[in-house]
Amino acid sequence: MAHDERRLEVLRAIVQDYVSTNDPVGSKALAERHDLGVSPATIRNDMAVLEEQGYITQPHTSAGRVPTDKGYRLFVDRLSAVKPLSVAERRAIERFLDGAVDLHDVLGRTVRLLAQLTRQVAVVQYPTLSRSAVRHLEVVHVAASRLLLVLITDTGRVEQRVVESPVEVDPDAVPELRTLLNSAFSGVKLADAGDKVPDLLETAPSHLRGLVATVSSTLMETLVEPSEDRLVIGGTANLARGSALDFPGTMRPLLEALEEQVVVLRLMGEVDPTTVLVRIGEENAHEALSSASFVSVGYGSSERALGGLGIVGPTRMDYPGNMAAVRAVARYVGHLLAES
Amino acid sequence: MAHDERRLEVLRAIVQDYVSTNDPVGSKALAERHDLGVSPATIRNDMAVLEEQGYITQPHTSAGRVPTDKGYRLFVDRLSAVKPLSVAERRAIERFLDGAVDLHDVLGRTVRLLAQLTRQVAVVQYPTLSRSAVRHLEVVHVAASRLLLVLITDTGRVEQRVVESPVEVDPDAVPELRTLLNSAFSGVKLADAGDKVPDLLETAPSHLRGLVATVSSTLMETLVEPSEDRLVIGGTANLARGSALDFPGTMRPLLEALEEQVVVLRLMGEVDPTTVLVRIGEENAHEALSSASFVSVGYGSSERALGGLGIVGPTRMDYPGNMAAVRAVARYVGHLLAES
DNA sequence: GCCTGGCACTCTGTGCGTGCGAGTGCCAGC
DNA sequence: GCTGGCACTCGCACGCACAGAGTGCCAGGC
Repeated sequence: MAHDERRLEVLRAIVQDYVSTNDPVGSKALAERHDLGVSPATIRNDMAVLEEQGYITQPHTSAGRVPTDKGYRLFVDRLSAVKPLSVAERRAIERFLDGAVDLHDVLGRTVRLLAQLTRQVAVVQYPTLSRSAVRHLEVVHVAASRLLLVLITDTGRVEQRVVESPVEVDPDAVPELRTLLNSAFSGVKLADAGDKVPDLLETAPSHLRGLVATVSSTLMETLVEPSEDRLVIGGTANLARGSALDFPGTMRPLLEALEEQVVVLRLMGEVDPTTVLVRIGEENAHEALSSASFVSVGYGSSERALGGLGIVGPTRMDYPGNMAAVRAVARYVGHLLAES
Repeated sequence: MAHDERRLEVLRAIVQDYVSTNDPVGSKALAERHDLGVSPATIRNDMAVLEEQGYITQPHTSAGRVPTDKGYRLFVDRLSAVKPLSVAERRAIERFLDGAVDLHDVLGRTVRLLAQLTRQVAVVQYPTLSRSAVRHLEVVHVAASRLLLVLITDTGRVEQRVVESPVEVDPDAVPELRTLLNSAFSGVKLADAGDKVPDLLETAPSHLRGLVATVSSTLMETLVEPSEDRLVIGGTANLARGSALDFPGTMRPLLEALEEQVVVLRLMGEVDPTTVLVRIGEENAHEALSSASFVSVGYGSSERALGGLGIVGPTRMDYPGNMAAVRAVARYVGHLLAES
């Protein structure tokens, strides 16, 4: 039906105008700026219907219309074309990320890059431990009954734990222990590491068995837990741009939620590298994020998601542009980490 | 002179009242809330002198007085007594920091604790590499001509670098290389590590010499540079509390400066563990921090500063309380890291 | 049947004048 | 050298009217 189509066209125009101007948009301005082929009066009728259907709303009687969460949702799902990145942007991504010296550096650059490209708050998750594999395990003798266990994953992540042994540890046994652990765990995914422990205990020489048990249990307890997921956050200064307009109360709860990394990590839980996930306003099911949108995607290869990254901003954001940026950065980071 | 003393007393009262109420304070309110023993009219005379001397100022003609940077400076230097922490606060510090599993965890907890105690933005610097000593060096064979070098310091910091070798590396040479490096560098401060390189090269067996040279130069180049200093930041949500009142423009430049870690690191450069450093407003010599104060102190033992930590907030802050909190936390962190 | 122009209506934001209150500076007196 | 009194200066909140934007509705035209 031509009717419905034009109505959607009106919605698209409203979203686009509102995102770029930050003013509630009225029928007259809409008719002027877009080639809808009808008069303001007709647009008004369409708007009335859109409002009744819950896609737009007016802040007060004599103001223009503003998209609702539902309106943005429809826009994202059906009305927005994927906006390809400009050549300059693509080049910026490469220039920014090449030359990183280690994982920490890669993720730090990524978060800055993403914040800069989208002008929003960027969040990047460290490669999930449980999805990573062991590249190397290092054991260092720190004190009589204290060892330092260092785990290096295939994604370049390094984690360390102090292991308290109930008995004194012979320093000379450490190299042997190291070899043993590495031959057992090297290349094994951390999620599967638990399965290797019984075998390892059985084959370990008797004088090392106690030690191996202690070390393995530390490894399992602390390193495999999902609580070990980490997050890098950047670009919070971008929140202070249109603040009063974009975030009704203050932006304080939002900043708190971001620092409370758990909140973001939970959202990240569902990412996958093939599709960009968009959560709009109330869809986030978290008070502090109820007037914010979250655009995220997984990074890594399609077979293996390593982690997620994304941006947080006002619901009034450039979805096509941000989705494109998030996806492009994730792809590049994925390649970068696959190489190393 | 009794005169001057009372005048200082008036300044102290002004600072205290202004910090707690956030309203410019007038002569009448001052006479009511403080036992100065004189009438408002007399206080007015004192205030006029204080204003002429540049310690206070009035936002507009018919408002009360507000301390200037210079006024706060005098207050901090001469008028404020060290405020001992409450028992509850001391206990909170212990409860918060005990049970940390590694350095990352310790610093993460520290920054949250500090932000919570002071209700300001907290910054904590990682132990400076150059002041740390090598606990262990680990070499992992990653690919034919690529090694991963992992440095573990005595403060528990772990850093990693990829080393590209111009020639292929024999995997069997790696354990030998590891032993060699550790015997040369173990216990050596990173600042002094450079001196050990010539010796090391001389004593190294000829078939390893090239490799040792490559690895050592990577170590020197990247790990000893001060650019490798890291920072943890937390409590930015506290900025959004009295924002409009505390930070004239917006808080955006401040957030940007904080993310630009270099700015804060430069301020941290001067810390030492024995004295709490306070920089007030314009003293910070950085645009974005010109309406903020920075309270910092070094942590570590008195012989050896490991790094710095501190808080950033509006010049209108509780200096005695914040100085006490910063110092107490630094002491505790210092002990914690000295132990491990 | 749908679109259009016209019109009355509603509402917000703004500019202006006013009164109030807080706070000051100054002066004369103790 | 302190104090009470007094005139003065502003900023701020309030009330009010007005202009402008935007809407909904209706009658007429294609």
